[in-house]
Amino acid sequence: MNTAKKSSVSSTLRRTRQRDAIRDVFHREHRPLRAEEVCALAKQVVPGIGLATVYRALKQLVERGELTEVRVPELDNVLYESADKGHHHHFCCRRCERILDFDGCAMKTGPLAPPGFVVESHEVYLYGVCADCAAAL
Amino acid sequence: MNTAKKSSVSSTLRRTRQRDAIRDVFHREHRPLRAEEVCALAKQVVPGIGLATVYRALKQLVERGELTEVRVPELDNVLYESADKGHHHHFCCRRCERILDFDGCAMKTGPLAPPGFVVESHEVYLYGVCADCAAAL
DNA sequence: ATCGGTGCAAAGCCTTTGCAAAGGT
DNA sequence: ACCTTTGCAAAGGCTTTGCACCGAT
Repeated sequence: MNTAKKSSVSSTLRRTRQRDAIRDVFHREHRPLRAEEVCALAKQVVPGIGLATVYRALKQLVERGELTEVRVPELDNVLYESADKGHHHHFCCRRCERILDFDGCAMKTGPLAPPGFVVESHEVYLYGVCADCAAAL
Repeated sequence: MNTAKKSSVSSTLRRTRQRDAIRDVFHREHRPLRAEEVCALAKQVVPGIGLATVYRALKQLVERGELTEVRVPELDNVLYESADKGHHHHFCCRRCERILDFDGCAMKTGPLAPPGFVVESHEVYLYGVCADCAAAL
């Protein structure tokens, strides 16, 4: 889909307050975040930061392999999280709307797709109520 | 998320050429389709049909339980398919960009989420090369 | 002094909505 | 007739892009 337009993944990528602030956000929050959330959190450090800058930074960091996009089917926005986590999947809490990682793979090892299909990767999404919300009921 | 606005799921839902054409599309194509695709296919029967009409019909049919939304993480658009299929998941071919159903559930039955989490439903997406594309290589 | 980065506003893309005309029942 | 449905165009929501100024190296 993305045919790597001008993504000169080699360019220098200068160090700026904005980008530092954005990286820090992910070091503090250990869960997938929406661009808007990243922007709000980054504003605590760099008040003037704009949404466009956040989007640009997120895209670069994804290209660099520092972040990963997380698209939860039931949600409308793309989320971002650190790419330095091992293989894991996502749990979507229908109460608090948060997305949480859960380690370990829930996939069987047996035949998954019909014969003739080549499976390169997979994603699993669980929906329900997270531990916090369940405890609060 | 959708707090059921005015969805009077009880109203009469008149029979129109447009809606018939849209239903027929799903009876012919047995795979998830984008609104644009549905519109193009429906135009073969009702040339003047507009995209807005398709979107409205799709939404109603989903509310009625005739169709289901399919949101593949790697794709940007929502897809729709008949709801009368059993539990299944989706395979996304990275060559032809088509989404194909595959029966059977690839999930383990063991512990999926951390303790305390209540799992209500799940979705699995496989990515790779479909049988047709693999054969053509 | 360069040339990438930033903020703002405008543009894009898909989807939804407003409205008057058309069409079912 | 009554009231839903349609088609068109305009509006929305999120993300990207154009541009002039700012700032890191």
